[in-house]
Amino acid sequence: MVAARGKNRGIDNKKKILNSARKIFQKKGGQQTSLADIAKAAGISKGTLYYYYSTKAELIFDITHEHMNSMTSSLLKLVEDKADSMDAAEIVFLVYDTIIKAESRSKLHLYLVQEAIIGNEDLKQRFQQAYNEWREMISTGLKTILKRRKDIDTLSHVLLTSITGGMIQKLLGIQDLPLEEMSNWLVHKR
Amino acid sequence: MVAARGKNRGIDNKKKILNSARKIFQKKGGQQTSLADIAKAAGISKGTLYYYYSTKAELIFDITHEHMNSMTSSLLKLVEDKADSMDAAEIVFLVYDTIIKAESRSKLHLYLVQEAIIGNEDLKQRFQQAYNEWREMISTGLKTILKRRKDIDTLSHVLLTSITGGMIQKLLGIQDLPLEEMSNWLVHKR
Amino acid sequence: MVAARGKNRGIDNKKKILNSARKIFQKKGGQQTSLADIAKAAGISKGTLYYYYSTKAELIFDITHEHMNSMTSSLLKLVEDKADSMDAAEIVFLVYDTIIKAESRSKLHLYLVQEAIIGNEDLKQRFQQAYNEWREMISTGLKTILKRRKDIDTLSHVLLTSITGGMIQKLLGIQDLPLEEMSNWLVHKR
Amino acid sequence: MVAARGKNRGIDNKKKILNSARKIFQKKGGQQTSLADIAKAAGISKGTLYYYYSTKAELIFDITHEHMNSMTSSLLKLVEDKADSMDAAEIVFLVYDTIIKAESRSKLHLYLVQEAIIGNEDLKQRFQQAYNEWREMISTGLKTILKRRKDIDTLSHVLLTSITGGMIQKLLGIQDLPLEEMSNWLVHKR
DNA sequence: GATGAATGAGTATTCATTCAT
DNA sequence: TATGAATGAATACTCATTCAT
Repeated sequence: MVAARGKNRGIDNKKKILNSARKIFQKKGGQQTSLADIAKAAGISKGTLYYYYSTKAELIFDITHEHMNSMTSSLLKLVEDKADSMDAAEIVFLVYDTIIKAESRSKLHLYLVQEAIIGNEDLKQRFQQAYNEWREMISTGLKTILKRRKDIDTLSHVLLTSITGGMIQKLLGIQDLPLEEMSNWLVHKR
Repeated sequence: MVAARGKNRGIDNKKKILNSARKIFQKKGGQQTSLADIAKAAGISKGTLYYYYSTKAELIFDITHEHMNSMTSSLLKLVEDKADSMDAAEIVFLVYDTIIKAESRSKLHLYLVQEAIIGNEDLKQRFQQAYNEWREMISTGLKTILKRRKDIDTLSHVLLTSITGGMIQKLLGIQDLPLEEMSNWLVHKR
Repeated sequence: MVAARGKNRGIDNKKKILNSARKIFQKKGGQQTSLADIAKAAGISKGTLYYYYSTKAELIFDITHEHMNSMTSSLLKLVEDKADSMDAAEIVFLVYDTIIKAESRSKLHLYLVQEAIIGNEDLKQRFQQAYNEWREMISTGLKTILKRRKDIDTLSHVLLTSITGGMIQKLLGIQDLPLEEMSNWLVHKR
Repeated sequence: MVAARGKNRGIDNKKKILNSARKIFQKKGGQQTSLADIAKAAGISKGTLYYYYSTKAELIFDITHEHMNSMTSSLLKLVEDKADSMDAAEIVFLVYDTIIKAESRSKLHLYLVQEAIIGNEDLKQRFQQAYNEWREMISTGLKTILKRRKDIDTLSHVLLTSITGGMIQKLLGIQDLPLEEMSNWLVHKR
């Protein structure tokens, strides 16, 4: 039962905790997840968990941070990597598809949103910031590809809200979202 | 203190429970709400609550049902009442605005979504059905107003996902959604 | 394991809780006493304890109330019953002796004092009120017996502080307090 | 960041620990104070604290020792320094006042008393010894000033219990103790 | 000497659910 | 129908103590 003790044990454990917590949150959604579950999954004691995160809120905050960064870099990669080689509609589709299809990530996202709304003001601000960032990234990306400029800000708002909503519809098991057509429709003038 | 006796005593109590539960869920969001809170707010005992709802899940299902119907009729009213007198963009804006601005309703909606996703299969199906209904209503409504037909199904998908996502962004305190411009853009594409 | 359910079960349980809690506080002193201990001693579940006292502070407050009343009536009885038949010095001795000798009560008293000081403002006020009451009772009692009046208020202050301090010294196992001589000295000043 | 090396490094640390512990105990009262708090306040690690005090009880014992000595020397100073220049009543008042007014010290005192009573037999003996010392110092002091001899032992008992009790009443926020009158009353024959 | 990572037994509190009356 | 007393499993959090380095 005695875990190995040693120098960079600590760093390992913090990673372990975050990894385990993320996985469980993604599977079970958060409210159903107790700190004991996380500790067990990470193979450490409750006390050790507390050593690194003295509050559930702190852990959630770090998870959120990680999740935001992951979302942002996914998005960035998508926009940057494909900007030259693909049609705008294809990229929009890819964005939709990538984000919406990652079901476990969506579950985590939704749980964190819930936490933020219910009372965690720090989290709320983190979300506000992230959503703004994402929208600007989308805006910038689209401006690179599409010639027209005027309506792109509005389009980016529509796109981001639609992605968020699509995520939820997907989680609810609504299968028949015509993402390809939607992408096409959004990008091309009628 | 002696309760009124009679045939519809039970119906009254069921209404009381639903009304109180809805109000509390809207305020506090569900996770924070205990059955004791609901019973107290309804002015009945916990035992009586259990007489009518032998499980928390049952109560949530009825709340969901009610909520869905209320959303549907709001939407229907909006589309039907204004279809003649207003511009399509104005109506779309009104739809956005009405749904997104009702913050307490959104909170309830999000909570029920969470419940559905986490494990309540019945709820999930109810949501799937409701979302389809809503999308068709939107589609039908738009077809009445807009001459063109071809892209309206796609537009309705974009609109419904965007509304859902907008709801969440609003709950997160993201203030500056340009709903008017978005409405215009969706309908006129410029 | 299933406890009998029935009408005045509740009243019984509240008494049980208070009795058990008092006994354990008197023995172990409070800080060492968990709600689980009390529940076990009372023969009820932790949940039931919570049903009656939703917070440890509430339970402590009721215990305090009870303790204060008991102290007050002990004191009152002492003063009233003996005022005619005994010498003033004898009564003072009896007061000293009665209060100081009740070791378990003293232990409880000290624990409640600690609680009050550490942060329970309600308790603090209850103590302030009780001490004032006690001092006035002492004052009134002494005025009945002793002819002189002028210095009795001061004497009552000295007596009450001395009783309180004596209680502590007794708890600390300081055995040789000459209560009889002290009583004599206080009353006759020689 | 490199700690100074040398013979009295350890002594320094022990002092640091005691100083910090005393301060925190005085402020927060002990029960609320964890060893982690003390270590942090002392600027050392928990491990180091354990190097010097392998048990919380040991630390408390040293704190008690220190506190007792400090009380004793305060008292001694008071009695010795003022014995010539002041009236007996004035000195008694000064003793009352000095001890009772030092609220933070009183808090520590009460906490240590509690610890002693609850189960720490060593502490209990230390207190017994200290109280005896204090009483004798008071006795000796009073004999120097007051001519009469016979009743001074009794008076010293009354005075010491009264001081102890006054300390508690002060901690409880009972404000109106007439210390001056009490001092006068104790010293002067009526 | 000094560190801080790791532990596990505890602590108050919450709450959905049961059931005798 | 209606009640509210009773339950027990769960939950986040605390902390004195150990020990490899």
